Amino acid sequence: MSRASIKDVAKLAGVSIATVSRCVNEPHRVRPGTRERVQTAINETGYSPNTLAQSFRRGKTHVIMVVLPSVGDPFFTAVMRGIRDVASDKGYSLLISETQFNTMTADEIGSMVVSRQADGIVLLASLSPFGTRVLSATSHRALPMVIGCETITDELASCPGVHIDNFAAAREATSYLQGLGHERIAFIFGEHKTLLTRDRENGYREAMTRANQVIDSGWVVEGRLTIEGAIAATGKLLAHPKRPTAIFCANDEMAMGCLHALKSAGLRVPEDISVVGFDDNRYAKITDPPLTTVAQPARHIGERVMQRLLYEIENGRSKDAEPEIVPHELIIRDSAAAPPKH
Amino acid sequence: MSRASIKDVAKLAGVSIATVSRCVNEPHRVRPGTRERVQTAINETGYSPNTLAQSFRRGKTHVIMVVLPSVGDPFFTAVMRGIRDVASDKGYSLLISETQFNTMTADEIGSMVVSRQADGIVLLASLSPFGTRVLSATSHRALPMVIGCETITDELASCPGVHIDNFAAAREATSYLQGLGHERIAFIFGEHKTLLTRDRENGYREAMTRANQVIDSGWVVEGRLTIEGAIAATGKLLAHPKRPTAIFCANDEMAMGCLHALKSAGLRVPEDISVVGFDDNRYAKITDPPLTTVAQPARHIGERVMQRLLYEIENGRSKDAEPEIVPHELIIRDSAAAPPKH
DNA sequence: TAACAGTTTGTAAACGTTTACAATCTTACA
DNA sequence: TGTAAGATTGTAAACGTTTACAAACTGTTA
Repeated sequence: MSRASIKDVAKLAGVSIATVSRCVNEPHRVRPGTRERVQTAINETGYSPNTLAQSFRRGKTHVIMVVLPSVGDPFFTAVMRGIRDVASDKGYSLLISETQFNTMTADEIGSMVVSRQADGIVLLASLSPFGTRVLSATSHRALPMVIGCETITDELASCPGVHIDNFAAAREATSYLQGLGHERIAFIFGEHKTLLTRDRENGYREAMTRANQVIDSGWVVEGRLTIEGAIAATGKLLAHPKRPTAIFCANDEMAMGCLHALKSAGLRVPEDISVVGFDDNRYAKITDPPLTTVAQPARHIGERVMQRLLYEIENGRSKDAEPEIVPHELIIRDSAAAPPKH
Repeated sequence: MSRASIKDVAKLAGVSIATVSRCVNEPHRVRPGTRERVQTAINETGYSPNTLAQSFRRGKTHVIMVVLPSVGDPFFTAVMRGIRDVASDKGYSLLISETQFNTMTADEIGSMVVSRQADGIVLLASLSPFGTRVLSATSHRALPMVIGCETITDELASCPGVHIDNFAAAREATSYLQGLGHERIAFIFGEHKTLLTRDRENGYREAMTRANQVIDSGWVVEGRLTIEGAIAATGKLLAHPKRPTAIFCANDEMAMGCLHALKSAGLRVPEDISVVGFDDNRYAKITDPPLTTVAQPARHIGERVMQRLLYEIENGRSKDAEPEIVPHELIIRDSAAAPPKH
C-alpha cells in the first residue's frame, strides 16, 4: 500500500486538492471549518507532502552543497557546525563533498550543481581544481555560491566570501616568534595551489624580510595539511644544516604531526625548539605541550558563510561582493618560547 | 533565459521527447543515425536532465542519509570515508545529520525520511533517542536502513548491521591490562543510553569478574565521549581514595582528554598510570605517549554498511538480518605498562 | 509481391504538487 | 431584499521526466 497523497486527503475530506494544498501552505486562506476537516483527514491518512514533488514543482531542493578539502580536519568540522546550525534552522540540509582524496571529479561536482541537486554551494576549498569548469557551465544560471576560509581567485571576482586576514595573521605569528628571539624560523605550508596557503606563506615571508632575516630555501617545506606530511616535513627540517629554532605550521593538524616528530627525535618543545600552529582546533589545548596557535572563529565563519548564501538564494546574486574579514587571534600557550642559547 | 529542457532538444533534433529520453537512458534502443542527431542537439543546447524531475518521476533521490553522533570525531569521519567511497562510486550523495548537539530533532529526522528526501538511511548512532518514532512512522514503508558500529535494539530486530564485537574487544583490552599486573582498573564510558557503550562496559566488567576483581563503583565514570567529559572524569578518578592504576576509555577521543588530564596532574604515562583507548583513530599514534588502543576497521565498516544498504535498496528489505561482525585488534603502543610498585 | 517479425519512433498519460483563474459562497450595507 | 465586495473554494494547467502502448517503418521469407 502506497503512501497517502494529496488526492487521498482531498477525497476523504470532501474538498479539492487545491484546498488541501492551501491548508498545508497557507492555512489562513482557508475557512476554519474546512481547515479542521482537512486536518483530521491528514491525520487519518498519515499524509505528509512528497518532498520530491514539491522540490520539482517549486524548483527548489532546500539542499546546500558544501565542498571542503577534508571532513576529517577538526577545523573544518567546526566550520561545518556553524553552517549546519543556520542551515537546519532555515530548513536546509547539507550535501557534503570532499575534494581531497575524492573520487568525485570536477565534472561531477559541476554537473551536480548544474542539474540542480542543490540550491546553492558553499566552498571551503580553493577553486583552482575545478573553478573554471563549474563557472563556465553554470555562469548563465548564476548559481548562488559563497566562499569561506579561502580567498577568491580572480576568475570569481563576484563571489562573496568570509575569512580571516591570513596574511596578517601569519605575519603576526611569525613576529611573535621573532619577538621571542627566534631568527631561524621555518614554515610548513599546506599545498601551494591553494591561495590560503600562499597568503599565510606570504605573511611569514613579509615578517621575515621586515626583520631583515633571509629565509633559507630549505626552511619552507610542504606538509600537505596532513599529519603524515608534517612528520616528513619536520624530518627534512631537522636534517637541514642550518636547523631552524622554530617551526610555524600552516594548520594545527600539521602542528600536531610536527610536535610528534620533534619528540620522536628526542627534542623538547619548547626548550629545544618552538612550534606555532594555525586554526586553534579543538585538540590544540590538549597537545603536549599545549599549542600556541592562531585562532580562527571557525563556527562563526560557518554561520556567516551560510547566512550570506541564504541571502543570495533569497535575493539573487549580489554584485557588490566584498569579502567579509573576521577577526583572528594569536593564542599563546606553551609550545613556543625563547630559543635555546648555545 | 531558462535551461534547455528535453523539449528543446527534441524540437531541435526533429524527434519526439521520448526519443531524446531514450537516447540518454538506453541509447542502444535508438537507431545510430537519430542518436547522432539528438546528440548534437544535446550538445548545442547544453541540455542536461533536470534531476529534480527525474527524482520525482522515478521516485528515487540517489541520496543517502547518514545519522551519526558527531561529525567531529575522527573515528566517525573515517567510517564516513568508507561510506562515501562506495556511495559516490554508485552515484549516491550523502546527506549528513548529527544527533548529538543537534538542533534537528527526532521528528525532523523522521519526517525527512518519511517524506522521501533520501532513498535509505545509515545509522551510526544508537537508536534510542528517536528509534521508535521513526519506525512507527515509516514501518509500513520499510525504508531501507542499515546500522553501523552500534548494535541493534530489540525494536529493530530486522535491521542489518555491521560492527565489531564490542563486548569481546573491551574484555580483551581489560585482560591485557590485567596481564600487565593491574588490579585497579577504571572505565570511562560514553553515554549510557547507547548500546555500544554498554557492550564495552559489560566487556570490561566481565574481564574484571573473571579475574575475581571487584569493581569499586567510583571507578566507572561517564565521559560523554568528549575530551572535556574525559578530563572531568579523570579528575574524579584521581580524587578517588582507591585511585586506579589504569584507565580504560571507551573511545580515543576521551583517551586523549584523559592523557592530558593525567599529565596536567603531574602523572607520567605509563610509568605512574596506564591508559588504553578504543577506536585507533588517526591521532592515536601521535599522542604522547602513543596510545594503546583497540582498533576498529573504520573505513571498512563504512564500506560494508553502505554496500549492504545499497543491496537493500535494490533488492528490497532482507528479512534475515544477521549482523556482520568485523574483526577488531588490540594495538599495543606505549600508554600502558606494568603498574608502579609502591 | 505479400505477409510477417522485428526494430525504431511517436503519442499520451502519469508522477504529486502548486497556482492562476474562475466560480461560488458570505457578509455587510443600502 | 438586492447588490457589491470580499472571502473561500474548485478547475485545470503546468513543472520535466519516464514509459506503456500503438504506429510506422525495415528487412526477410515464401
